[in-house]
Parts: sequence; C-alpha cells; structure tokens
Amino acid sequence: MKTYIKDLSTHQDSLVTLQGWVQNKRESKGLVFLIIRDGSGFCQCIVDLNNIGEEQFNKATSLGQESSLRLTGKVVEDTRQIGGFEMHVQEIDIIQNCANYPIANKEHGIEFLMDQRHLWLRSKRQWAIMRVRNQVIFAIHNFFQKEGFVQMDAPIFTGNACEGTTDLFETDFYGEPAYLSQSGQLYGESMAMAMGKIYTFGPTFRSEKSKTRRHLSEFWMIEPEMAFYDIFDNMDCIEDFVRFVVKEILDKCKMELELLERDTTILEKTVEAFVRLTYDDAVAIIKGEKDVDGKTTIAVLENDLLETKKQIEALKADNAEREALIAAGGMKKGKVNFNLNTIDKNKNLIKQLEEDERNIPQWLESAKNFTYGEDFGGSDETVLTRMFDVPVMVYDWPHEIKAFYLKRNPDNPKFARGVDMLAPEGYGEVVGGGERETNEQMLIEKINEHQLPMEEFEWYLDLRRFGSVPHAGFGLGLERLLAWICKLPHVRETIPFPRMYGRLKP
RNA sequence: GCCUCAUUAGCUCAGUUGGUUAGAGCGACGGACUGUUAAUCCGCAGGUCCCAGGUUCGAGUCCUGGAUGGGGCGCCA
Repeated sequence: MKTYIKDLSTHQDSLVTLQGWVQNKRESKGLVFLIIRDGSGFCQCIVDLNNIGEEQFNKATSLGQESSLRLTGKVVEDTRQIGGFEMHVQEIDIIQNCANYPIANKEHGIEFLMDQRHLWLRSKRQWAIMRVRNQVIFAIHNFFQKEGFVQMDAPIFTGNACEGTTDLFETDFYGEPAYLSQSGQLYGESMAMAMGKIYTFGPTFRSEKSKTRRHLSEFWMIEPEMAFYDIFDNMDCIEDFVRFVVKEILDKCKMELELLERDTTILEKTVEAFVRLTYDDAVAIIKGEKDVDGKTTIAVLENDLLETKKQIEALKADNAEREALIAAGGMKKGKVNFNLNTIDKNKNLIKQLEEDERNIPQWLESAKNFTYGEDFGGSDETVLTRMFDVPVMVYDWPHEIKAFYLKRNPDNPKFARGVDMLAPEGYGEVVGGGERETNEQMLIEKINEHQLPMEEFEWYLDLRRFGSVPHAGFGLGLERLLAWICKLPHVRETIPFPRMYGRLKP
C-alpha cells in the first residue's frame, strides 16, 4: 500500500514512505527543508544531520528543484504547515537528481509559462486548477446521470457546417473535405428522440482568429438535449445544472479554491434565483434606459472607470514610496528584494488596470450606442452582467440574428426562443441554447434563408417528419465555466494543453 | 481582418533629451549559517538590447517596414 500526502493525517507518529518530487528546498546549517509534492498534495520534509548521518544528509543538500525521490520518515503534527503535518526524514532514496529546472519560484510572463506548459502543470496554481477541472467534469456527469440523462458521443468528423456562421477546421476524409465538429447539437437532437434526455461531452473546434481571454480553438462542450422541454423548462435545467456544479466545487474543492485565493462570495450566491431577462429588457438595461436597483449601466461603468483610475494612482503612489525607501538606504537586503518584487507586481497590475481604463470607455460607448436588433458583443455582456451578482439568462432574441434551428415565440414570431446564460464578474456567455423549431416548413425556410446546403440537412428534417415533439437544449463551455469558478484571467489556464490562435505547442 | 500596447541576461524588469565600458533583483553555481515558510548573508558567472533598413559624428533610445507576444473589437461556448 502506497502512502500519499493527502492521507498523512491518518499516519500520525508512524513511519511511512512518500514518493514524489522536490518542489522547493530551504537550507540551514545541519538542516534541510524539502517541500515535496506527490500529486495528492504538498508536504514539508525535514532532514536533520544529527538524525540521519552525513552521507544521507549530503544527498539532501545536493537535490535540485523537481528531483524525484522516495523519502521514509516519521509523520509529525505541525500546525504551521499547510496540511498540518510534516515528515522527519530517516532515509532518502534519490530516483533522479536534476538541475536547472526552468520555472523558478517567482513571477513569470505568460509566454514563457505557456512554452513550459508541460512543466508548468506541476506548479501549485495549475495543480489546483486541474483538480477543479476534474471535479467539475465529475459533477457534470453526476448531475445528468442522477437526472436520468443518457450520455452520448457525437461525431467529430462532420460533413456539414451546423450553423454555417463560424470558421471550421477542414481535414481530408479519404479525399472528401470533412470538418472538425463545432457542435454535436443536431446529433444530440436525434438521440434525444431515442432516449428522451441526453447529453454530449466532447471536444469542439472553432477556427476563429480570436485573441481574447475567452476563446480557444479547441475546447470541451457539454450539450444536453431534452424531449418535451420548452424554453422555460430549459432555463430551469440550466439553472439547476449550474447551481449543482458550483455547489459541488464549493463543497469538494475548498483547498483548491483557497490556494487560488478565490473569494467564494459570488459563487455562494448561486443558491439564489438566477436573473431572467427578455432580449428587450436586457437591451433597455444595456443602453441605460432602464435601471437595476436604482442604478443604470452608465452610472455603474462611469463609477468603475473612476475606481480604476483611483487604483492606478494608489498603486503608483505605493511604488514611488517603496522606491524612495529603497533609495534612502539602510534597508536590509531581504526587505529590498521584497519591495522590488512588489513593485514589479504592482507594475503588472497597473498595466492590467490601464487596459481596463482604455476599454471601459469603449464598452460604455458601445453600450450607449447599442442598436436594437443586434446580437450582444463581449462588451455588452460585460456591461449587463456588471449589474447583477448572480448569472443572467437572456431569452427571446430577434430571430434574424440567431441560429436557423431555434423555435419562434408562438405569441410573437419576431423572437426566437434562444437563451444565453451570462456568468457574473465579467465572464460573459457560458451557456447558449434554446427551444428547437419543430415545424418542417419553418426549418426549410430558415435553411434557405441562411443559404445552407439542404441535402446536408435531409436527415435532420426527418426528425420533424417522424414523431416531432417540442424539445430544447443548450451548450455549456467547460473552460469558460472553469475560468469563472476559479476566477482566472484567461481560459487558457483551464485546459492542460491549450490550442488557440498562435499556440499549437507543446 | 481591424485597433492598441509591448519585445534589453535563463526569468522579472530599470535604462534620463540620442553620448564613454548596458544595470538591478531572482534563478543557477561556490561558500556561510541548527526551525526555515519565495529563508537569510557573502561571492561568482551570465548580453545578437526581436529582425532588416534609415536618420545622425554617434542609436538600446528617433523614423520606416517586418516578426513574435499581450489585450480589445468582430465571431462565439
């Protein structure tokens, strides 16, 4: 039976062997502190010259960062440590002693870290994110399985463009052009007619040359499809689903969220009802014509801009103060280093804030000038979600701007029964879905309107010819949900090896 | 595709109006120190200033073009 760091509390005062890697090392005369990670957690292991002898001790001092080893020693309680326990080492068995590990225990730039992604995954933050990802995936399956959904796999090679709007990756399928799937939805609809309720969970490919914090070329999408569901049943499902996943993470990833320094206040708010707005109401709020709790978007954003400016000033003043203190001299070297590092950190923060400072007026402008009838842009989503601290669902969109397969509102055919769920804190669209058109003639008209190749959709039209029923579904972007749950600045950190515009390696 | 900001040591960054031999910290390496939490202290090594042109007596610094990266828009999950 192997022992893992996460289980150390059950081995108090007994002798165990850990297998892992040296995450960091601190040395003192006759003492070496090894921070060991084994995948399950982190543990400080103490090597004491007096207890272990010179030969074993020299092994410890020679270890480079990320060397692999086995350590045998006694598990001792120590409240100062993260897990509450440390190991007093009795024997060191080096598997590989290595030197010059490229990632240091300090601030690095994103390009450098992305080039080192295969090693970066070992770092604490990345380790925490990947564990949350694992738990989110598990929670998603749990939710649908307990609700009686059947998981299905949609094909990845497709012959048609499902929505025809976004760019597809083309490949060669035995001499025929084939495209990598950008959605499994149409296949999901077929399966829902066989199983009642289904969900897909698979990779999705979009060849959009988007350089933003919310886009990947390859990402994972969950697409449930439910027979006999209308738009409102669909929104209930989205809400229950997102609430369940967030609750699971709050319960099971406490340590990871703490490591990520995630303030969970907003996540805890998901127990409350999500906001539901029609497109018309959402537009009125975005344009500042309608207020939320007495505040308009314009007032909130102008305040945001003011706050941003204040923060920049405060950081600059803080840096000037630190620089003056260093220049005055007499400061201990360790303190100087700490201050220099803080100055660098502050500078990075200032850069980000200055980007916001440039962007907020653009968003405000775009919100004020929003043209009724158009789709929301990234800035409109940001402006809208800024008004609420729970997820916002916007439904009943002008049918012209939405996908061909969405059902019209029977009371007002101007609107299609699509729904988008926008996450709070500026994360924007995480879910897109809606009730599907059931009428064959309406679908044919829409396919022609969108100039899509009718022959590619014959099989899809069959679903309306043989036992057509009301049905609805949605697609959730795993990485966007994760970025919000972990409050990460970019989706690229939520997937082990991101594929995006300009990034194919490692 | 468009807009914007950036590129100086392995990493994170300074570099004044264009002026002698381009600096600091971290990391690495060598040494000191018996409880450290990114330990600390001393020493040492480390440079194609992104590339190509141009202006100039003189360019890391100014100009033009290009490459790469960050962010935003469009598009989307």
